[in-house]
Amino acid sequence: MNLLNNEDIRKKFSLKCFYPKDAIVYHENDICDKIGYIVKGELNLIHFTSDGSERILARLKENQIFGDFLINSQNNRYPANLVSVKDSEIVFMNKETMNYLLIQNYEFRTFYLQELSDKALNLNKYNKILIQPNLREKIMMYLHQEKLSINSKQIPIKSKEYLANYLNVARPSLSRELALMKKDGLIDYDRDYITILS
Amino acid sequence: MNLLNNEDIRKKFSLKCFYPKDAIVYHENDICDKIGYIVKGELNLIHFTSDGSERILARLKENQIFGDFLINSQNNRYPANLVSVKDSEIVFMNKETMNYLLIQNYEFRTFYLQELSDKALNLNKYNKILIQPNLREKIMMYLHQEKLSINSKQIPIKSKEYLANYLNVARPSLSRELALMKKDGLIDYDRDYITILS
DNA sequence: ATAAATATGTAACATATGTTACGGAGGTGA
DNA sequence: TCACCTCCGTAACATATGTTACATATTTAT
Repeated sequence: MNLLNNEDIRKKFSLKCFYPKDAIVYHENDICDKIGYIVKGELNLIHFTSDGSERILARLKENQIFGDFLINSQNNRYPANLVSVKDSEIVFMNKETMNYLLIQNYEFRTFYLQELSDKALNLNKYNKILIQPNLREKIMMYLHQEKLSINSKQIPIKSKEYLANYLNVARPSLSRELALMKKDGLIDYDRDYITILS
Repeated sequence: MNLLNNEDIRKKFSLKCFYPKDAIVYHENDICDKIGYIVKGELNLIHFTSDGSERILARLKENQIFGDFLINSQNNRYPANLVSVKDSEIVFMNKETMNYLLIQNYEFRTFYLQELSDKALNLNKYNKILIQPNLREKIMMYLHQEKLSINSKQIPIKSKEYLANYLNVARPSLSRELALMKKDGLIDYDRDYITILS
């Protein structure tokens, strides 16, 4: 759904900004006093670890909003760096306007609440993966969630490397465990899919 | 803040239920079609692992609402079991009433949005701990977050066991790492506190 | 079509964390 | 004061995961 198709809503996004690839839209700890809407591009919420590597906490794509968690919270500081990973076009709206729309505009209200909810549920989903006690159970939890989501036992994967990153494990560790699970008859897999057998 | 102090809001919570200790309020996968408010007691969102142990995904205390993530989401099924860990008194409100209040009642709207936001930020905070690559960094991230939250370098802990559980590691592993960190001059600790030195 | 870049599987090895066990410390109630 | 219980530190050992390296496979760019 594209929020800007609605004339009333579009008019309220009064500030338009462009960010080139790799620009930092917000730094960790910056104060959030408005919400943004991604017209074009992609933003990632990235935490930089002490050893220089980075972990992606969230991926935000076109037609998604951000700042929604922060703007109504007690603690309204960005928990990590918000980085534009493609050339991006963003529009902004301040808190007062947002609250006005929330009351007055059904479409905005629905969109806003659903975004907030979906993102929170995604965080919860991710937590459920991360708290698994070992890699096999992390993988199983991931596959289970995907199965429910797409209603198929054949789970498409972008790449093994991408999946390893998402599961927060080293790529060779993932390869090894997948091989073991295949040997145990739990799954089958190729370059593009993992299939649940059990 | 106690939502029920507001007469208009209290009247809308039309269903009142009592749950004894250990009762399951919602099972994993149950559909959510109303929001609940905890008048008295405590609920935990618990995921049962395959080996019979349990992981607490969220703790909900008095004057908190639940179901708020789910009711406006595409996927409105409970992601885990919601268990009453004390004798609890809960009141419920259906979705239509909730949407009405969201528009009409400033106090409710503020409370609702803030609850949603705070809970999502907590999930995000917890994620930031879990994605740390090793135990020492998990501990440091936890201490850092607590330091920001209470504005002190002396972090009170309920118990080592409780902390180990929260960090999702075995208790002796936590003990070992804390001892090493103390030896390295990063922290000091006793039974009740961990103090950040660096 | 070819070269370069990226993704993948696998193995050997290093390291971190889990498991189990046990004794001591401290709190609590009889 | 004593017995009991829970929490904690620690050690030895088992196991899981990370690290590094390298050979292939696949995709992308020229």
